[in-house]
Amino acid sequence: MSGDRPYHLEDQIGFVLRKASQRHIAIFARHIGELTPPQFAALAKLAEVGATSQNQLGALIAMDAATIKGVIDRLKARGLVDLTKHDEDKRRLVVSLTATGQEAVERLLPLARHITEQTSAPLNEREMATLMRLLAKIS
Amino acid sequence: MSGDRPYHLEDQIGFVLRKASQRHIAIFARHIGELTPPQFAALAKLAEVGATSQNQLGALIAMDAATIKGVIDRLKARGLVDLTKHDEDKRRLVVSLTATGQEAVERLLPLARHITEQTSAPLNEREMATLMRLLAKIS
DNA sequence: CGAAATTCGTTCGTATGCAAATGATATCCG
DNA sequence: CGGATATCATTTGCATACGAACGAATTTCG
Repeated sequence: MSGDRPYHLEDQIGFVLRKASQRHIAIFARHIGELTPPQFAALAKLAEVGATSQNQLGALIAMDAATIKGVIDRLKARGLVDLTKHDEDKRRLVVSLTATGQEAVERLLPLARHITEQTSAPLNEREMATLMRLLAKIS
Repeated sequence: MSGDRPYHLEDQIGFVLRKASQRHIAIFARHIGELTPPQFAALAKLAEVGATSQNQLGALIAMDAATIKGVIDRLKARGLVDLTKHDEDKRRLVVSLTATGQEAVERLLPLARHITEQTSAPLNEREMATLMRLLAKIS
């Protein structure tokens, strides 16, 4: 019946992580309506490292094969990336930015920085650094 | 073309939040295979506050109307919750735990505590308290 | 070499998650 | 009272997310 310690959902790390993510995603959507966070992540990483295979790109932005496929398909449908077959390894699909995709990344990067700023606005610099360090530790 | 400051995805709060959530969800799945985190959240909150309307429950666990509906539908299909029409307000759908649902919450609560512990294992107590406080602040 | 194991991409099924539109009911307020 | 608003639940559409199973290609290793 009840020698129960109380269990408050609000004190569980999983719940708080979910709420923080929700707020961040909402801020992202307000500032960048044309792309989702995963789509932007794919473009930004592609701009950083250059053309790579689909699964490789997924690994770089922490998406499994099934998820990255959907993201890339939608980016391709919008003309932001190109897909070509790998010369040597016939299994691989090489993803690269189109001119439009490159332009989009350059245009959206300042907004992305602003989104990070807005999300961390409730914290001072020291707190933000601490938060990033602790989150990295539990990832 | 490039008076560009570098932009590292890994240093963006949104990306790190997503990665931390991924790890937590994976730990959850390893320990509680029969329910998802949102499903368990609904059951646990229901056990805490007693029967409530569907939307009310959603508000308590930060889910919009469309999302909570799906979660409750699946819990109902598995016999963990009951749905009854509200006496006074004919718009409302009252969600309550079944005996099976109550039993499930009691059985899974210790596992849920363990999941929180496992997720925060890389941190000491002080760090964990700080992390929770900072996450709450940006939520 | 050649069989076994691995990698790459795809597909299917299931489960969030949210915006927007809708119908039914309640509440507010002039 | 009664129309304007608001709330509750539902539905549709789209976009992650991941497990599992699959075929094709590549690598490993006996």
